[in-house]
Amino acid sequence: MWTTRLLILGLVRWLQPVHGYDVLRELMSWGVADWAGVQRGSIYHGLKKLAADGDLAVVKVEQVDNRPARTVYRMTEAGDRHFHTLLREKLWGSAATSPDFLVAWSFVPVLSHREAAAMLRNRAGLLRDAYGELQAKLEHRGSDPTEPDFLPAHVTARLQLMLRHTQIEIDWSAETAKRIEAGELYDESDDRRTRDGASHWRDGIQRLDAHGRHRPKP
Amino acid sequence: MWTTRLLILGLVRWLQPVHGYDVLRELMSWGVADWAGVQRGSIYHGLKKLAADGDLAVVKVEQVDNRPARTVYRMTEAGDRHFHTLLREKLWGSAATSPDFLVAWSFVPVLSHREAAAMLRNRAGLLRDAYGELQAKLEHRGSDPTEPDFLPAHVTARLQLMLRHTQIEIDWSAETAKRIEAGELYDESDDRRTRDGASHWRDGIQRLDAHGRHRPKP
DNA sequence: TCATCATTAATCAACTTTGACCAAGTTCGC
DNA sequence: GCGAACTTGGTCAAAGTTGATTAATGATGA
Repeated sequence: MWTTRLLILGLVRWLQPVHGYDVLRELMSWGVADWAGVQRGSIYHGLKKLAADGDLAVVKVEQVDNRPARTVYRMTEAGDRHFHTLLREKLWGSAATSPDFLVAWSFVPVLSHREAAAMLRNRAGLLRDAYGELQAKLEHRGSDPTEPDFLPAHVTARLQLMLRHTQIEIDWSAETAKRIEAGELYDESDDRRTRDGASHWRDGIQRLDAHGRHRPKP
Repeated sequence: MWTTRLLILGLVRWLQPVHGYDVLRELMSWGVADWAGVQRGSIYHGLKKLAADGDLAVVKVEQVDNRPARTVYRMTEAGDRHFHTLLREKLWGSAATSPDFLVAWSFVPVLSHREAAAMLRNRAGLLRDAYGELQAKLEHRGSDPTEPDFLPAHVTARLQLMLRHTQIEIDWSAETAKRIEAGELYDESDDRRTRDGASHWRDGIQRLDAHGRHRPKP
């Protein structure tokens, strides 16, 4: 899945140098299993595959006591290029209400306000098209079950649900474009600033368990 | 993916005896690639796996002229049991706004009005719980980036989007439960009736191409 | 009439996902 | 102070997905 690759690339980019278990814990704390369908096994596979493809590089393999060895990764230049390509692809391209957009949205502060707002307005347009298509399907449907344009009632109920979801998504995109332009969502320099200041974030990961839950006390 | 299995089981159940290409065309005409993420290759794999697992049985392999041979399937009793298990599991179990529920919803006329309405009210309950959790996350979030309950603004924007989607889903579930009880969505005898009368539906499939599009003229 | 393209019904290799499992160490309840 | 349960950091085989490809035929069009 491309969502897995994007999540891993994005996180290694923030946290590098970083080992697999930390990436795992951070992603689990985001709840990606719930809203993006990414499971633990996929993350280790993804790290290896990205390393084999040259998007990540292995910095070292650490051994602490007799614990399992940690593999520490960093991003390559090619990886950074691929991250940007993938991010744009998912943000600009996916109209449907799928996890793809939400996953890519996690890394939206990488974009300038200008680009982010443009992307959201483009998305609103795509969604309006999708809305129109759904509406068309609902409107000129036949009532004769033998005709090809006939739709069973429970199917039209599903289409109505999808229609409402699409409307929500259109509104949110338009509103959020405005909020970004007003500077409400993130600082434009956020990308570099947060990458430099990611240290206390990294400390936070140490207080997560393998399911991404916060631990009571150290 | 379980969605793939459920879709195939459901369709073979309606249309049996049926060959893979007809299942493919029907599913593509439903647009499952768009809203359920099921691609052509997965369908043939699914048919084979289900046959290997004993949920489907191969009736015969047809050869028309020199065309590729068609493998014709029917459902076994075990397959029917698994279909019912899977259908209930996906309808009663999945709270999140995922394709799982929508896929299972395709076969809701298999259930009695009573069970369908109960299922939808149960779902509304699960969704209200999810709504509460999202809200809690949004409310007691800290504003200090070094604290573990801090959420960046673009993440809270995503949560707000998810909240609205959840609300839509709650409303739709409640409304649709009422509509089903009023007998608006399907006849209670629909399952057997339509299975017997599936013949003109089967004819309709012959006018679809491999992408599920209706062809202009025969 | 000949080249080109779509249709039909599938197969296949490459890739990805999944979740059970491992093995040493640590913490917890009682 | 003992066994149960969890943590750590990962591996692995089995399963699932993907989309390019096949090979014969029918339709289209210049």
